[in-house]
Amino acid sequence: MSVTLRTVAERANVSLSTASRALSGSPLISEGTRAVVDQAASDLGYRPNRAASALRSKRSHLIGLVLNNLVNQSFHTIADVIQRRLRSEGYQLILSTTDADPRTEESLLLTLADHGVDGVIIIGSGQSAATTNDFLHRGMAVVNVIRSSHDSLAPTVLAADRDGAYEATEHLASLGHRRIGYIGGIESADSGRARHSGYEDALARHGIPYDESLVLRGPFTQDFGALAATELLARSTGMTALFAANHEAVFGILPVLMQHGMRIPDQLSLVCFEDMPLLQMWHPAVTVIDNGATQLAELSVDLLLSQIRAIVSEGVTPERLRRLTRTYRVGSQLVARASTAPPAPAFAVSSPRKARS
Amino acid sequence: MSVTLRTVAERANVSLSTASRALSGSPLISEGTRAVVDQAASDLGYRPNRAASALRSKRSHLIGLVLNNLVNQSFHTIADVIQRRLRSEGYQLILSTTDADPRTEESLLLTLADHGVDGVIIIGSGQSAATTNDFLHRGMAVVNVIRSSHDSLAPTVLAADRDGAYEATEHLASLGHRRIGYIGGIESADSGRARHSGYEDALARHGIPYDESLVLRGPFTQDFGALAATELLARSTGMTALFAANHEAVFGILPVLMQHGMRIPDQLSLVCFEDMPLLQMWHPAVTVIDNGATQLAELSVDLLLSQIRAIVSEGVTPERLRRLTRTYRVGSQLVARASTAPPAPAFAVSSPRKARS
DNA sequence: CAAACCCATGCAAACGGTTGCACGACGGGT
DNA sequence: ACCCGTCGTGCAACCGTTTGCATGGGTTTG
Repeated sequence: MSVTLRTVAERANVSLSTASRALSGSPLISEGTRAVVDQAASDLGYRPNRAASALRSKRSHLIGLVLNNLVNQSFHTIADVIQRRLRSEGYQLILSTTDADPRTEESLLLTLADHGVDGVIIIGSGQSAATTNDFLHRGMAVVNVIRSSHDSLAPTVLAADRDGAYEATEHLASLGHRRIGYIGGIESADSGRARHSGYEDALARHGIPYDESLVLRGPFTQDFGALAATELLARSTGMTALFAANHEAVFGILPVLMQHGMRIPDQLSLVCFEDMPLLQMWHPAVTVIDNGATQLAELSVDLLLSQIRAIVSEGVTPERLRRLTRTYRVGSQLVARASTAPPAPAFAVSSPRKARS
Repeated sequence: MSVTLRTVAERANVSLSTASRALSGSPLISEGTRAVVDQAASDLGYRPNRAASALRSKRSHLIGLVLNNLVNQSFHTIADVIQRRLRSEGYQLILSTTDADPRTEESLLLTLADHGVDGVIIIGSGQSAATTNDFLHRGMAVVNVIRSSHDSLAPTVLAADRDGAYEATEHLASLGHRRIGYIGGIESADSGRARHSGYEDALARHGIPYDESLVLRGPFTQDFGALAATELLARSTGMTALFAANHEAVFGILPVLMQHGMRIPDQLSLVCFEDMPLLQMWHPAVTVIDNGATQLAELSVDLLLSQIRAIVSEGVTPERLRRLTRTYRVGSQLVARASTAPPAPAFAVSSPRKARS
């Protein structure tokens, strides 16, 4: 009924194996036969059956992408870039979300393995290292992105959390701000810790004392952002700038600032971690630390593909595994937009007077 | 090496076929053997090989999801809901984007077929009906969402574009607005036409003359939104309200309104089509027509699953195909928020005077 | 009591490629 | 002229399940 490799082989007057090799680009085939087979295949509109191919060759051309959720803006760019790059390399993406639940993640990974995925990219979760390590031993490629687990053998691609946070704070400080608020992620998250220390370091560098009443750290949720912003504004700490280092909380922070009628940047300068479409469109456009989502995605795909290639050529050797375990940092960059300015109100009034007196 | 069905069968002292039937829940198996086999499988940690299963049974438990892109907010909810529902039914999602390019879409669909997907959900594109019709004949399930093609045999799930637009306009009109701007989608898109006629009808119903200078229609892009908003504001047509019926253009419209310092809703009331996180967070929160993305997604999955079930039980009959072709509308709903109010400025000044004089 | 039947099970043939191995032809070296 | 190596091709086994058909024991029916 449907056209299989056998049909192609018959039409090209070659054996099944020759047809297979010709189409898969084996170097053992003469140019002549290859041409004949190719012609036959395209005449017949032959399409290979991936299931059959996967069954025999253990290569499915499927890659699993594991995400916490799809609703969070910050994953879109990454997912989009990954998907594009993989498709152009002949892979398709099986996408699934875990809601950050370890059990869901675990069972999802197993299901992906059932489907024989050639590799898995795990974004924003460092759980189930045991399972992914097992995958590595079974010849599947694995890459962790954004969040890592210390005992994962797979390579990890991280954003430059500390440096980015340093730069953000530095930017505010050199504009003249000294009361810089900080809303960040929980301490138990590596990224939360790293960003916080970037903030501290930059303050220290500028001789600004660290003031706990300006700092709030919590979960990566919109609700926490709203709470934290409300709290900080209520405290009246003389805050003239705010560094929103918790990407998810931003969605809670912005509305609260608007509701309180904060004039940005006149009353309050604002820097966010991680660039998102929303922040470009905001009015005023928000100054951000671009954490290089595109690069993160591209590096992840590169690492995955090179793993796959290594597995094909070398097989699963302990040596290969040892080489794997490594952490990559993607540089971040300040994108100055309209939401940051010198702490005008206090200065505009006081400096001229000072100058006169 | 790895544990296969054969291993399980041996441990349970049954044949391969019995083991297979026991695990797949065939009614031909006695309770006793089923229990033994189940036990053996779980003892061994048996995981079925999907590739093998797909090869033999033609059912991959894979569903293709075809999107224009991942960057557009409006697809996230739908994609998320679809992904969840399908996973809970034992399916995995192969996600891919087409950038609205027919050739990409075509080749993508073929690739999905190569992978033996059991069905495809196509969001926001009505191209390649020929290919999807072919899929239907080959026993694959297909559902179109949001955008349809007249000659597609597959069922289509649409939002209530006309009614939603009617309701939006009606809302503004009954607040007292008579100069209601409209930024919509191109005429060649069904949804563009439907929304526009909803707008017209509501105006007519309220005895408001249709004024072309208040109406701009164009592609579903952010850029068009920015252009259109700038243009409308420049025209000074006495517009007191704006209905943004082009979901993608919204991202261009909002920043322009902010840049022009429009006070919403004092100077201009605003209603958008399609609810998005951004619009809830905006300040003021934007009144929207919720087009029921969640319901759209759920209905799509239901239609897909019922197709799959029908194919399994009936096979591919012309009768089945005939039953398929049908369009479903998901109701939309006005969500009144802070961006709409009576046309205060003009009225506050003029009506009292009128009353007095 | 035999015939007809049903149920649970096993056998073996698919499904559609891939791949290790064997084979034959051909060219070059001695 | 003979041997050997290389290259292109074919044969057949194999990947792990599913499933049509045959089998055999037990039950129902005439």
